[in-house]
Amino acid sequence: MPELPEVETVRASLLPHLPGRRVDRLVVRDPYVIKHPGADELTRRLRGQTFQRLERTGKMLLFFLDDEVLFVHLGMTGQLTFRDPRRADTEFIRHQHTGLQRTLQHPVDKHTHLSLEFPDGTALHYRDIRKFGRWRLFKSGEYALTPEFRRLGVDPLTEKFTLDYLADGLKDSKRPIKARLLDQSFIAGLGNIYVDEALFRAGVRPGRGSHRLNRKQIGRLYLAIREVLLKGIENGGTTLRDFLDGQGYQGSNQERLLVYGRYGEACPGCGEILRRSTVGGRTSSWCAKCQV
DNA sequence: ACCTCGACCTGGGCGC
DNA sequence: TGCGCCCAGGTCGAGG
Repeated sequence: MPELPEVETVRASLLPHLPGRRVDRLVVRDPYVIKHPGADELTRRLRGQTFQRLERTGKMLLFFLDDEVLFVHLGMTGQLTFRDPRRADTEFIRHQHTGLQRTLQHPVDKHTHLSLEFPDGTALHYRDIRKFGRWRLFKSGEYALTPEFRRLGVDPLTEKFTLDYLADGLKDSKRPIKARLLDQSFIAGLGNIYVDEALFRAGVRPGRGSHRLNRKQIGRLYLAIREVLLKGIENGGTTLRDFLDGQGYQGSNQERLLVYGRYGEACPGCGEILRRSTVGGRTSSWCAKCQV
């Protein structure tokens, strides 16, 4: 599910609810996604902690509490939803970009593995069908030294992501450009959807060697990466199946995808049938005429 | 350093 | 209704 735009949408939608809230207790129904420390220690260390800042680097959410930092990676189907029992589940909300929507937040079900409960009866639920997500808790003074943190590459929506950074990171690699862009230690946040979209807009095939892009292509790719990510955020993320934001609303970016998942259909640029191939181990959709 | 493959999970869609 | 197969937003480790 979640690539940078989806994770950012979750972060932004939790922002009005979490900061200032104190954790009453953590309910662990299935400890599978808790990778560090163990479930018991996590429960003990979270109790009484108050949420401060909510940050994000790439696909990683970083929740800063008093003395602890909670890392949450949503994997493929992770959902973090804030639930207020006083709010009706049938409520409609008009989203600025995604339009009128009914909340889709789930009651606790068999996939709701963790719940952070707050004193006023509200809760932050973690639901994850495939359980590829991960929760990790580190002390505030230690998180920056962990491999999980240090492995994160440059977030493409920060000022660190410059044209030179992209160009330098591509020139020495002979890997397919798509594989390089999916490397989270280089650029943190791109996944299968947004890479296919960015490469299409840049006019570059996913299988092209990274070092073989010329300056003009790199320039287009740089702009395309930022554009597709910003558009994704503006549209509230891409909901193909499971994605929901922190309040249980779907995104609408799936309606604006140009090539992702559209192999076999006509290219929106030239009408050619979009190809399908596997690059970097991932199914890719691209146009043999528009992308060189 | 690279690549490909399978593993980790559950469920949806499709053909029969 | 059921079964078998393929597919899925993401990593991660083994083996070549």
